[in-house]
Amino acid sequence: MSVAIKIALNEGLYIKDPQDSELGRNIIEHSIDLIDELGIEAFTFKKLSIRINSTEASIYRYFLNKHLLLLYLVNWYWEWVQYLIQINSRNVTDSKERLKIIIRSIVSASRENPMVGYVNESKLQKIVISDGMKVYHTKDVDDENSKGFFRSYKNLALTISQVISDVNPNFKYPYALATNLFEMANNHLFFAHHLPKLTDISIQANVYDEMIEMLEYYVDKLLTE
Amino acid sequence: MSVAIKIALNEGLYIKDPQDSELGRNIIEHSIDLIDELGIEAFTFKKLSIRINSTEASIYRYFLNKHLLLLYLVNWYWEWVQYLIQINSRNVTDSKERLKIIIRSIVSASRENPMVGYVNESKLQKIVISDGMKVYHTKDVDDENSKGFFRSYKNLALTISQVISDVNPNFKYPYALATNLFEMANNHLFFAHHLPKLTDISIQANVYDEMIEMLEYYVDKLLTE
DNA sequence: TTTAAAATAATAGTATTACTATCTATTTTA
DNA sequence: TAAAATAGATAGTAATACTATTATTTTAAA
Repeated sequence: MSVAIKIALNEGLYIKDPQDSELGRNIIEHSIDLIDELGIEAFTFKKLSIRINSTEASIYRYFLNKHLLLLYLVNWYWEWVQYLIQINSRNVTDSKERLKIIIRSIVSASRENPMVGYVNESKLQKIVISDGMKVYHTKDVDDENSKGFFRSYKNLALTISQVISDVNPNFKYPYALATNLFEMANNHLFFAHHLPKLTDISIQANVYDEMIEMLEYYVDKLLTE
Repeated sequence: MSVAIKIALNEGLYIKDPQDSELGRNIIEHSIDLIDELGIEAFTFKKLSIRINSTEASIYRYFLNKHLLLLYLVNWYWEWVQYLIQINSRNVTDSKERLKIIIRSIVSASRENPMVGYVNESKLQKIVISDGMKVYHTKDVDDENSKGFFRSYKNLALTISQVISDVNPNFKYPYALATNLFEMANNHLFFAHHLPKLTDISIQANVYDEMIEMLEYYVDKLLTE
């Protein structure tokens, strides 16, 4: 008997829980591969069905459309980062130290041990970096927000903002800094690879270490009075 | 005889310069309206052609596809912000003051006097906030970057980074801060309206003033030694 | 072990999208 | 006043984003 770890995600994200069946887990595993290869624009359920030797109709029984599938994957990532923060800062009481752990978790989530076999966290991070923000930059944000589809991100922002406020209770923008740390990490990893003139991070050295250094510098400067 | 102001944009962005004809200017004007109404996903050349009483084929003579049209519009915005910074900081020598003007230009570009009649800068800013980052988050970034399609953004980042370095020559991340200011302004205006839990900016008060205050606080904290 | 229910596969079909091609009418310019 | 450029009208294609139906296989319960 294998111990099945299940990530709790908003039930509105899927039609049938993909974690509960072979086909469902196959959809997750190979959609990550395929979106990573093609980008979300060129990715289709048809192509995925061919890849996994199934049919379009079968995939539609799990997800309403590719936008919801992407949203499911991004939510998974948000939960994964939240989880990493929790286990990595388990025994840490100093809030400054906790913030450093948060930064490390945000930047190199992909280098941590995987949680479940069928999710390649490294590719998932690449997807989040490239296409993550597309899940809320739509005309349906308000509707989807009211259904709780962004709750994992909000929870993550809340967690981070609380540590920020612990470090400096007078800091006026804990939520903005929380999301900014997350978005900056993703954005500048992308810029470093594709639009280097838009960042100071270089891929010559270790991108992750540079990113961590920059974000640590940022929070230190912003939170020290 | 009317004085036609012409914005210089990379020639690879269009097939035929839309600024040079009535139909071209119509495409610009009404694509801004329609993308603002529908979002870039639901926007099609077919719908635009109906709106302007023309045909799909005619629009295709100006732009290769809707992605290139969006890229054209976003480039216009980047040029427009650059232009605003230039004219608003004309006679300003103090670099701290210049940086404040930059922040104001980034945040409330839409409230400035329009440059040309057929471009609604206010709607254009809304498009950039909602869909702007989609122009480079594609599988074609590297190819399009090599064609110079993001040069206006890089120029803008350069301009801002130079002022940042003037304020504090020891600051290690002038480019990252430059793009971050721009992205933060857009992101948090979006969050304030749609995902308020992800920001500290509220639409209760004057969003623009709050944004300016936050960004000024950020640069002051980061650049003061 | 049988049988019913549930899940999946196979197949087909539709409306829309994202184009390309061609031909004609009109306007501009040389 | 003819050539060239521009725009409009129309048609057509392959792919996308689905929905629907029926057949087959798997699983779980009686």
